[in-house]
Amino acid sequence: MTTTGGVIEHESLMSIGAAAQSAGVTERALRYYQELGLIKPGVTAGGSRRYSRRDLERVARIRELQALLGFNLDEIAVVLANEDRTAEIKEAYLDEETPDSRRRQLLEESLELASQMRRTVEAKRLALESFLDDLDQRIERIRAKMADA
Amino acid sequence: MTTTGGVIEHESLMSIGAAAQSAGVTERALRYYQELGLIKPGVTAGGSRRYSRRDLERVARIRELQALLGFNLDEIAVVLANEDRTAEIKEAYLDEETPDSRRRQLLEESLELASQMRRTVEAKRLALESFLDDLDQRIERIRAKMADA
DNA sequence: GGAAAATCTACCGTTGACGTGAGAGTCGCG
DNA sequence: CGCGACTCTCACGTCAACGGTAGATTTTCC
Repeated sequence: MTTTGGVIEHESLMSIGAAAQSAGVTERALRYYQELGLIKPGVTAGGSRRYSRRDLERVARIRELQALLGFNLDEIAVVLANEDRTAEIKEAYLDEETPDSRRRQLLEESLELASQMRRTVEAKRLALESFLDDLDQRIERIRAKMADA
Repeated sequence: MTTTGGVIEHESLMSIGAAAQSAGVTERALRYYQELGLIKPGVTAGGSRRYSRRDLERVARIRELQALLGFNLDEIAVVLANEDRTAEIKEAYLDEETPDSRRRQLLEESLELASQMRRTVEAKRLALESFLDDLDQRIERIRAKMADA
């Protein structure tokens, strides 16, 4: 268990208003992401949310996956969980007390996670690629005709 | 004005049930696509819809753009309108009576349409590409560590 | 410490892309 | 031409991803 989420840290924590402003999303969106378990901001004694820089990075990641890759929040949840688990693995791996056998196991899990993600993304890329090829061919034919005239 | 849409043709026209079955979508979806103007099936005297092979191809295209590229139906409407206009241009271009000056104009419009589409798709592809690169690097590092152990 | 500003928790509204009947009309086949 | 299967048009329901508002608390700042 890390300190992240639930308890206040000593960094520069922002209120939800400042966080929303800074991340370029609405407060409602931040609360919604939390509701879905995508982010876990800290909370004051009174119940107000406090966002760390890491929370904001996470939000940025969410928006990126959403806008650029067209993932929905469920898919994003999978991606983030995947990345979280990978970070966790990394830490356990670096731990002095982790035995070599366990390390090998962690690496394999990590590889499996990344590979699976890669397959998903690669499929999308292939679709885009062939779409682009069609466009390029069309453009090429038009250019040829223009040169011809 | 072609005969497509509104009037029945002499091909193999299918009922909405058969069309839905064949296209792998629901009847509701077919009616919805029509409502949005994405397809224009023929209609019998009694008011039943009749789908041509071209209609089905169009539906397939819609599903492809939706599922593989993550476009919404509004974006797809633009793509389809774009492709329709391109086909129109092609016909006008091939028409004997079209003067050369007009032909050049049509080619330029065509090129502009295709180029604009290309820019949109290319942007998406770049995002995917960099995501893939990240994954590949991660995978590579894991593999290196596994070999190291 | 007290008022103004910010946040909180519900809870209802909205848009996109259909799902799901209800009730009436249409099609095709013997 | 009859009748069972199919299709039609409303019209309300749903799920995702928030938007917006109300009324109650909290935080902030002087």
